[in-house]
Amino acid sequence: MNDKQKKPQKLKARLPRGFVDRSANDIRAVNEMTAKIREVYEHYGFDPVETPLFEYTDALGKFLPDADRPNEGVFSLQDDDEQWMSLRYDLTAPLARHVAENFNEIQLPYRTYRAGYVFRNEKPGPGRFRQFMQFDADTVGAPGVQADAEMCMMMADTLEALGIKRGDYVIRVNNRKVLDGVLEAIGLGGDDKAGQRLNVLRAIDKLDKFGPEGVRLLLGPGRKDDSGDFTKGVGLDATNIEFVMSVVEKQPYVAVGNRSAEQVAKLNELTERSFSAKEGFSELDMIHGLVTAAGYQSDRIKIDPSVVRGLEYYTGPVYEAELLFDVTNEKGEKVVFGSVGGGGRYDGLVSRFMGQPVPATGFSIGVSRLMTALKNLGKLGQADTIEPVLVTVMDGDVVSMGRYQRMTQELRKAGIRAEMYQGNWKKFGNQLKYADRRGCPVAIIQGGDERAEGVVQIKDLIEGKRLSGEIEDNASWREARVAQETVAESDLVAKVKEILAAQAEDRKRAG
RNA sequence: GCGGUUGUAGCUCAGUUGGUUAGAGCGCAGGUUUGUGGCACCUGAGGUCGGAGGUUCGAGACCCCCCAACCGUACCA
Repeated sequence: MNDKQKKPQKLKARLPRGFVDRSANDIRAVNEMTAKIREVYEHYGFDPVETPLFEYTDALGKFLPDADRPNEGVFSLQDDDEQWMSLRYDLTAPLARHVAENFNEIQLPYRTYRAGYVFRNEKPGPGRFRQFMQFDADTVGAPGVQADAEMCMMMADTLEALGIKRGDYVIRVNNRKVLDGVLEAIGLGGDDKAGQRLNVLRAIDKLDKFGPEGVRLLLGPGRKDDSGDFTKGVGLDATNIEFVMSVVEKQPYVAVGNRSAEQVAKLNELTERSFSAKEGFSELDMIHGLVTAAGYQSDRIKIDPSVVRGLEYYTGPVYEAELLFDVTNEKGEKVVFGSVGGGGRYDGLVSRFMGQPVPATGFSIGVSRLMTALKNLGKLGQADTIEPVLVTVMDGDVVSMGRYQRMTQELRKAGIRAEMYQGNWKKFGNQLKYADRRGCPVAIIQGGDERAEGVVQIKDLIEGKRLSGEIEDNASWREARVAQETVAESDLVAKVKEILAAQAEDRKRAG
């Protein structure tokens, strides 16, 4: 007993909270996806750029080291010269830094894309991790809404390139100036009301989650959730709540010229109360005109005044890619999949580093989330990877192993995934067990007997597995040498190809 | 941050009113079998019972505090 206690404490193998290991299948799926996204971006005339995972904390924007340490929310550490560095939490702030730092070398408008991991030091949840991949595209130095319109079209094209059908997604577009105008119109305009403004926007953002009634509660007295926790409301009066809701509640956007007298009057009421709203709506009208002219109707790109994104830094148009099909969650409930990416205009971000204004617009795709969605649609993982053919080892001397190695290379040269067994060759049973569990389609066997005759045994492991159910006792199973045939060494590659082709045919028929 | 639920082997879990040396299934390793996957049988490794304190002759169980995970909520560039 004492001996047991004296054993050294074993290290517990554990993944840090909110992080994941990625499996072979996931990695292959992501590669497949990002290749398709990249193709669309390149096609639109965007070039790749890469920035490091770390930035000086002050370059990341709002998370300044106000006291001794930077805001939680970012992973930060101090360099040996005491400067604070942080892991990037998005790809936009690092791009702004890159552009500002290389301003003289970069030809504006700068059209660029990049993919990479970003990190957020916050509580992880289902489908929310502390490290995840984003795939961004941005145009820097383009002030006009035509750049925003192009972003929306490119997002739509990207989703379709990934196999998401038209009608299964929509790009919703709004303008920060519209909501700013609404806030101004209900008397939340001044600098001193910034906190309240933020809370109104947060409430609007909950429209999808809690519905119009939930949002009304949040705008007014507050809302109690299922766990009994109470969220304090903004405390607007009934008139103002209805005014906000009238703009924000789901309603079809009507293009200029097609609006009814009533709709025009309503719009005028808002735009007269706020110049910002007027400007915002006029920009939305322009975006709508541009994308419509390019052939993108409201089944793909839709103006929607309830979109709220990036409360802190977006300055003009904002857009969001939403998937519309239902998925069944782990509780068996049908839910709409929701947002897989978004972006907007951030005219202030680069100019933080410079003496001059540098307008920019761009968007970001949440790669992992989108991958989950594509799996749901069955759009991923169809190109199943075939596991390698296993060349087994019967004799461990150098000459024999050289022969096995040569056979393996012959298969590889013929374009077949192949490997020679690298474990303990003396346990032959384990070699086939290994091949079986690994999912190898074929095993190659050559012992002394075969060698003497210049032949090899080729075993179809898939067919063998099927037949194994019919055999009861181990002795006859071993004796039978199921689904195995002997061919001349020179026919090795041809025979393996033949078996693989037959297996592929079976898979096709089955599924 | 707030609220709730749960912590026993690698995984899923059992463990009686508080009573001897904490169990099962799966998985893993070895063997039956140094030339054949599956099935079967045999053997074995693997535990700070989430942590610390307390009550008790005696705690995996009861009490207190802490920690972690999960769910909801808040925040989310």
